[in-house]
Amino acid sequence: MSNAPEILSDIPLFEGLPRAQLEDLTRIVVNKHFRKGQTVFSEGDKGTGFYVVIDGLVRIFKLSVEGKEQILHIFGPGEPFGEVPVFAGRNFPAHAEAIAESRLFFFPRDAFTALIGENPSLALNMLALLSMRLRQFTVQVEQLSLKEVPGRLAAYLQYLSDEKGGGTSFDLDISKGHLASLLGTIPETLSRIFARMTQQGLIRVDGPRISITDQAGLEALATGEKALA
Amino acid sequence: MSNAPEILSDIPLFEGLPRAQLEDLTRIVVNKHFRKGQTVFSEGDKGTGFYVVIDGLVRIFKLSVEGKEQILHIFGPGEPFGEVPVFAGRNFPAHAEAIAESRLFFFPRDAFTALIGENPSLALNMLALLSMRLRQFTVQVEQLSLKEVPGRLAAYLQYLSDEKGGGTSFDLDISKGHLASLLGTIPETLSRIFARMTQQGLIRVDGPRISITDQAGLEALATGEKALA
DNA sequence: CGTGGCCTTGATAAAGTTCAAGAGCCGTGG
DNA sequence: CCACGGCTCTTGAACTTTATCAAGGCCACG
Repeated sequence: MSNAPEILSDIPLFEGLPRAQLEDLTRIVVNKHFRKGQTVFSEGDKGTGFYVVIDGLVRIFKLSVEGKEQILHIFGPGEPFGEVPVFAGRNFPAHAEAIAESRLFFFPRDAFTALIGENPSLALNMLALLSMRLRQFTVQVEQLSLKEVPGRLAAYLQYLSDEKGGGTSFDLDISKGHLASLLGTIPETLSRIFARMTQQGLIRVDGPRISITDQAGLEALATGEKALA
Repeated sequence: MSNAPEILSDIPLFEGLPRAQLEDLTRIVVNKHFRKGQTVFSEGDKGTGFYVVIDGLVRIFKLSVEGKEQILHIFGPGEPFGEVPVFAGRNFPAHAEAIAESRLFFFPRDAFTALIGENPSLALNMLALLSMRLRQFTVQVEQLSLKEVPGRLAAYLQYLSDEKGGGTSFDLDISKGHLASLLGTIPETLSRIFARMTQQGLIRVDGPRISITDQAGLEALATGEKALA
C-alpha cells in the first residue's frame, strides 16, 4: 500500500492525525474489492474489524422475517461503517452489500483498538464519528415516525441538494427502489409520490435526475407544515 | 461531592475505571437537581457538556411543527445523555425533560475532553457505550419500519419483562401516552391494541400493571410471524 | 429483437390517524 | 367529606395514508 497515508488523510475519521499515526494505520489496513451486489458482511457475522469506503457505494440494511428490507444507511467514499462491533465487541447488527463496484479499506479490530489506546486524538475522532452517527439515527427515527412519506422524501431531497453543493438539480445516486427502502416505504408508493410532486410543480424528474422547482413548497412538506394534495 | 467516586463507578460508562480516573472525573462533575416536568435542555441549545442520570427519569424528545412529540429515549439512573453534541461539537438535537424528581451529574465539555486525552481507557469505555447505543437505534429503526404497532408493542413488553427480572407481571413505568409516542403511534391506537391483546388472551392489563398470559403468542407477534386478529 | 430489471399505474384492502365524546381517577378547595 | 376540574385513558365512526396485488411500459444488454 504505497500511497495509503495520503488516502487515509483524506478520510474525515483520520483527519488531523500526525503523519506517524497515519503510517501506523497503513501498517494494519487491508485493501478489499467488491463487485456490485456482493455481500460485505451479513447480520450476525462476527465483527472482526470495520471498513471505510474508498470508492463505490455500500448499503447497510436489515431484513424482516418475511424478507422485507429496510435500508439504514448508504455509504460512499470517505465514510466508515461496521465500527459498532469493534467497540461493542459483538456481531454485526445488519447486512452490508456493495451496490456498485467498490474498493474498501478494512481495519482489523485488535490492531485498531490497540492503536486507539495509544492515540487520544484518534480516540476523539472516533468519539465524534460515533456521536454524529448517533445523531443521524436520531433524525432518521424522528422522520420515520413523525412524518408521512411525502415529508420524508421532501426532507431527503433537500438533504441531497445541499449534499451535492446546493444546486437545484442533481442525480439520485441510488435506484428508486433503494430510495424507497431508505425512506421506509415501497417502490410503488414512492413512484406515486414522485408523480404527485411533479404534478404539483414542486420538482421535475427525469430518470435519476431531480430538479427542484419549488424550494419553498418542498420545505413546507419537509417540515410538515403542509400536506401533498 | 464527597462520595462521588463511588457513585461514578456505578455508572456503566465509567465502570472499571481506575480510582485515579474516577477522582479526576469527580473534580469536574457538577451536581444538578431537577423537579418533575422541568426542562434540562432544549433543542438547539449549545452543547456545553453532557449529563448522567443519578436518580430519577429523563425523557429525550423531538417536537414536530404541529407540536406532536416523538420520544427518542427515556433514561434512568446510570445512563448518560446529551453526549452527542459534546463530541460532534454541535447543539442539542432534541429536548430533554425530567419526568420525575431527578438528580443529574453534569460533565462540562472542555474539562472532559481534556481528561480523555490523558486516559485512553476512558475513551474506550465511551466508545463501547456509544456503539451499543447505536446498535439499539438500529433495532429501533428496524422496528419502526418493518413491524406494525402490535408487533412493536409485543417486542417492547418482552423487553420490559426481562428488564424487570423476567417475571410475567410488571408495571409500566411511563404513562401509556408516553409509551405510544415511544412506539411511534398515538394513545388511541395503543389503547385499542391493548384491548385486542387482552381480548385475545395474550396479556392482562390493570392500570399500569401488565401481566403476560401467553408468552408464546406475544413472541409470535414480536417477530412478525403472526398478526393480531 | 427478446429477456430481465426497474419503474409506473390502477384497483383494492388493511392499518392507523383524526375528531369527538365519555369514563375513571385523583388532588384541591369549599 | 364531597364536588369540581383537570388529567389520562378508552371507545366509536369517518377518513387518510399506505401496502398489496396485478398488469403493463421502458430500456439496456446480450
